[in-house]
Amino acid sequence: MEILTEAQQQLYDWLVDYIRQHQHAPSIRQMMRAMNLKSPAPVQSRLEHLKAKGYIEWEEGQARTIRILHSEASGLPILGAIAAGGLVEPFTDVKEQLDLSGFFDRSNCFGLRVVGDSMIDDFITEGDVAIVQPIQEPSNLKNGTIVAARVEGHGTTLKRFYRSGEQVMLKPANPKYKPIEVSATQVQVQGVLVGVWRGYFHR
Amino acid sequence: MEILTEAQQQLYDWLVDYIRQHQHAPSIRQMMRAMNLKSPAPVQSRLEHLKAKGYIEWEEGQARTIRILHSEASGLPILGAIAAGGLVEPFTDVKEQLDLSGFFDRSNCFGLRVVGDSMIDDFITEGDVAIVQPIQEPSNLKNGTIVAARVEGHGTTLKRFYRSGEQVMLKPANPKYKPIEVSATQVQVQGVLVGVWRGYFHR
DNA sequence: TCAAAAATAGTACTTCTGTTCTATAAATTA
DNA sequence: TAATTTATAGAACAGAAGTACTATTTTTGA
Repeated sequence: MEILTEAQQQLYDWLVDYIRQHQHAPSIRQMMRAMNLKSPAPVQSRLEHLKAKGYIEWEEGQARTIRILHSEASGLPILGAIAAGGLVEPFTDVKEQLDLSGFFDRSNCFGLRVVGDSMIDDFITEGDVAIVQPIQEPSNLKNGTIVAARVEGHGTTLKRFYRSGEQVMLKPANPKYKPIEVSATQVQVQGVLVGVWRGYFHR
Repeated sequence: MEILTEAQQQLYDWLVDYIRQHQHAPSIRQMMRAMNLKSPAPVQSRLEHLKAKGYIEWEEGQARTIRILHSEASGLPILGAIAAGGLVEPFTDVKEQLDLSGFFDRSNCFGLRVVGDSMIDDFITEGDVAIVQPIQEPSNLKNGTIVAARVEGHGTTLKRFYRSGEQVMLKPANPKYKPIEVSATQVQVQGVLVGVWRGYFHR
């Protein structure tokens, strides 16, 4: 990502924060005041540069339509790692950025509430929300991919997908359950698993 | 939630969709055109009602500052349940709505990348992102709550929190690891676990 | 049925806002 | 150092946009 001047960075940071807080972009004059400027021209100049460098975009002539092009705006700061047994670095700066909002908002993903324990060995458990992205061509699915698939006579389930020739195996992640082996024609892949969300409500 | 008239519902639906697509609200006149109206007044009227009924809000006098107050806008539709072993209903309508964006955007949560396997029995595994909400008063934590806590000499870890008197136990969800038992003064609770995210990148 | 609420059209007004232009100072880069 | 880019101020403009008002029709709900 192209580097920014200090003034541009300052405006960009403020902008990202403003949008995060207000859910909409500020006007140029609001930015002007926030930057302690006495004219809209400098703001405009910085915005042009931010746009040229690929940081933002907007609808020309329309008020408050600036969009942040990178995911940091809607994302969650990942402050560090947290340990199992041992210690980890104290979290100070932002190490990564987790983009959850933008992860599926634009695409056409959907969620499925997980029932049962057939994927327990993959750490997917009852109550989790499986986030599934529909696919167009189930033909080039990689073996081992976790999919939501509908099998004639079995309903829709979440399983690992394996294919050899015309034979398809849907393998649960739990030794309690047997793999489903059927011909490819009997399987309808609804989508692939792109994420799992689990919410905790204790406290 | 208070019921809407057909005209209000129509505008609301369009509005939610527009904001989802554009990342910013439309102007009143844009809504006017979209609703096939010839005057801004009807739109204004509907917006007032939507506001009165708690569906939206906006910054008075400022262009394109409408906010959707419910999570559906930023949420993910949950189309149904998906089975472990057995079948589930075919997903048709939206059963629930998963609000991930709004879940922490406003609050001050942060993510921590999980390292190790000490929470494996709670189905939290290496690479997951633990979403943690800072707390002010660690005193009224419910026993069993999963927290990110810093213990003198142990670094920061993710564990279940139990307290009896002045003694605190931090219990891993893995028999391989022993609980940490120390006095309350030695424990600094960084926050409670509110969610776990796991992204899959296969395909 | 009847009254109240809502929807609609039309108009007008003031403010907001993006944009443009000129000119100068500062900072950066070759 | 010299040249280019960037930052800044100031002013001005045209169109966009929220808002207010009146009046009429339609719909809703008691």
